[in-house]
Amino acid sequence: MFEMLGNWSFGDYFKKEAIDWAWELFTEVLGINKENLYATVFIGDESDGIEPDNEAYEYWKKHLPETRILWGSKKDNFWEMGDTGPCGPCSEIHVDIRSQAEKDNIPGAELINKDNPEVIEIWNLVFIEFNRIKDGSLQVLKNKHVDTGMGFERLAMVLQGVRSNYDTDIFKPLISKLADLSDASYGKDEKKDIAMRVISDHVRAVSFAIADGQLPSNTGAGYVIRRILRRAVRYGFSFLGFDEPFMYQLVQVLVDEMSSAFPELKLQQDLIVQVIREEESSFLRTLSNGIKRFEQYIQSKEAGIIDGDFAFELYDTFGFPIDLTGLLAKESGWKVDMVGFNKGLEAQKNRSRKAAEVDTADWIQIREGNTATKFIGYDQLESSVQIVKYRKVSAKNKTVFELVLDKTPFYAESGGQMGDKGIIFNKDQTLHVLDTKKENNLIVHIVDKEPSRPTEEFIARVDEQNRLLTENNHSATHLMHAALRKVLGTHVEQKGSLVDADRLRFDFSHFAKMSDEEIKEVEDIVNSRIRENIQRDIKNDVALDEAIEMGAMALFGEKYGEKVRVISFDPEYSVELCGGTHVAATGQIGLFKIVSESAIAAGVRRIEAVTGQKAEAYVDEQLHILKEIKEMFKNQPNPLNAVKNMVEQSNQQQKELERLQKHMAEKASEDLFNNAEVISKIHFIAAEVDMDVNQAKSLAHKLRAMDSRVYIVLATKQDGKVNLVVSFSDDLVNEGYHAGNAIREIAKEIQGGGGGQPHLATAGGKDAGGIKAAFEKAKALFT
RNA sequence: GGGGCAUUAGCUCAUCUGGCUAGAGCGUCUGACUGGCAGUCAGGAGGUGAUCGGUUCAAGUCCGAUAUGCUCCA
Repeated sequence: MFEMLGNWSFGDYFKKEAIDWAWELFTEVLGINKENLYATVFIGDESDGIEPDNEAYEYWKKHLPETRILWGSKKDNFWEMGDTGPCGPCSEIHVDIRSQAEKDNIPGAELINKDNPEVIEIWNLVFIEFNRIKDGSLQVLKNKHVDTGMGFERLAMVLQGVRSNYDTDIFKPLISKLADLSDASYGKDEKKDIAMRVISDHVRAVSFAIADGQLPSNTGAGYVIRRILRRAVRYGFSFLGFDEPFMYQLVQVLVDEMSSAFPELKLQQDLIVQVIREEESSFLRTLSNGIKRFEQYIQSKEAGIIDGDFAFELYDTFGFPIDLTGLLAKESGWKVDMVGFNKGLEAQKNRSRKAAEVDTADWIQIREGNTATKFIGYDQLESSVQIVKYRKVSAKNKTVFELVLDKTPFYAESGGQMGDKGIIFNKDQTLHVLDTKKENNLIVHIVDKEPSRPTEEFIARVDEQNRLLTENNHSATHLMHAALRKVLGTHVEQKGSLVDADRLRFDFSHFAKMSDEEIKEVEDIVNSRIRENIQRDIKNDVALDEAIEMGAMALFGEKYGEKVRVISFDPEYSVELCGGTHVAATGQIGLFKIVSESAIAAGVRRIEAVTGQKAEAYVDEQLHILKEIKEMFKNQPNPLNAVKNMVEQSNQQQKELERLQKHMAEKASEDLFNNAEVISKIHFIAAEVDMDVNQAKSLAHKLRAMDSRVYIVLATKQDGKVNLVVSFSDDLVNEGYHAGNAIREIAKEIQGGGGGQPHLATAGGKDAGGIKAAFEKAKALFT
């Protein structure tokens, strides 16, 4: 992991400025020795039909002798984001920090891009001038852009004159704290050193990410965070002997070091510590489970090879790292079948890739106007529109079309509010808008059909009902956010939010389960605000700091432009930065009801709530249940006591019933036993009993314990079906009698089959008329 | 988005290919021993086996769906 610094231009400046300014920053501002600097430029590529980047070369010549400007291939000097999209040549700046003796021995120019740890790239200037389209060819972009990336740690290393990232003051304090915690010292044992470096690097990455609002999870970006964190735990576990959470203790060091540059770190410190500790202990549980499984496995096998399938199962299903499996195997003198393991992994990758395959066609441009879609949906839900461009997107068995309009009333998914649905139509055709998304400044409508005449005028109409319900929920979210801060305290911060027509979901930082009273209080505050029918106040284009002065909270993990939109319902109560759509006055929301409150991660809780008709329906349903209960209790004024009493009574009766049943069963079994025929010193009991199979089995158990030599055959009838139970007492079993075998023969008489163990077996059949014959047959076994 | 796995007592988990009346440890309750604390011993309570449906003579165990969680891949 590394931290990237950089600058961007969207058409404002290009190669000349980017190169001159980079040079100025390095040599004049930061004072890096010019003699140690090298630049690389793109040599061109025949298959793409691109000439060498002579332009960049010429600009570098002003600063560097030609011996230190090197030509690089497509691999090193042509930047692409993916198979399609913006791309272009790049020019890297490298630094040689070797000793003079080494430089004299081998010139730095020979070591550029050769993985030498002391001849390193620290800044890449990317000149985006092409767009690669679906067929692999390149289009020249009208506006040319610059995107640069500089490695922060490498820069620090150069400036501080040390030979490794880990000797800079970014990592030193973390490493020394780690050395303390693990009772090891840095620089003695290579394995431990590596572990300490990995951990100090990863704890930094994870802490920053959490401070930025990205929590570990099992999908997407959150999953990346989880993996990084786990990798660190694994190193600590394997090489530094940590078998309980330790990383969270490093957060304090990080905060001391970094919070002056990144204050969010200190503000979010409690959350970071909680989240890391929780993740650590859950992963350590995973590890100990895996170790248990591993030990069971090697005990069950003889050969000294761990099956690839098993290693993969440990990894894939139980999250047990493969290198740890290798380590454990080595300790027990076993080997892991890595070929088999990799085969499993490869198969899984193919499966996923296939499932995720999306086939995106090139845009079909209909008319000019490419940079930004004008959103007019704050005031209008319908408008005549023109199609700017569209394309076909196919994934699996679904094909949809993405449509960009010149302007649109459709709200694109953003800030937790789901995208609008609706229709785009004219006299020829109606396109259904399934969803609306944002792609940079473009609003993209996902529609079900290809426009047949895309040059025609269309009317875009938002599904009004859907939008209004969504607005209810969105405004209610704001009211609730403010209420939560009042009731629980100002540490409550939004960690995520989802608003659609059906419900609202709100995740926030808070460290304990909310009590019923607290939930009620929040509901009461929100509902009384709704009744006050507070008018919405929108201020567009407010400067960010001005908005914050107004009391709006900027959320971590959200990006804001310089100008923001401020929504308030009573400036003393709720002020938020928000691009979403809202009710004109809170009365429209009608009613607010919290449906659930739960934990989703350490220190983060989730509330789900409903508003308006949905809230009414929810309350109605609850009242209906209560009404039904009351009716069952003849409308007693206090149904709660009635239910309590009944449960109590029922429990007592249940116990009493069991007692009586037991008593009767004993009586019945005694009777049966006393009436038993004695054939060759065996008590033979054959009877038809009126009970279900389980009771019959239980009866058989009693009978077989009443004497050392008992042979029991019981028959029951139920719903036209017949069941038999056959049992031998232990002595008879020891003599070789087998109830399971016996019952197979006997059950033929009732046209059924069955089986069981030597001492007890059951069978079922259809012919109740055969019960007598079955008893005869059972008896015949002994005569 | 696609796979795999799990869900059994308050907690942590057993129960092998369908068939003993689903068990253990911890916790809890009761009693005995002890001057008290702590503890030792004895005994008891506690289970719709996630939910719903199916296959079977028989399902915690097999199959399907749903829910929740874990995990890997993208």
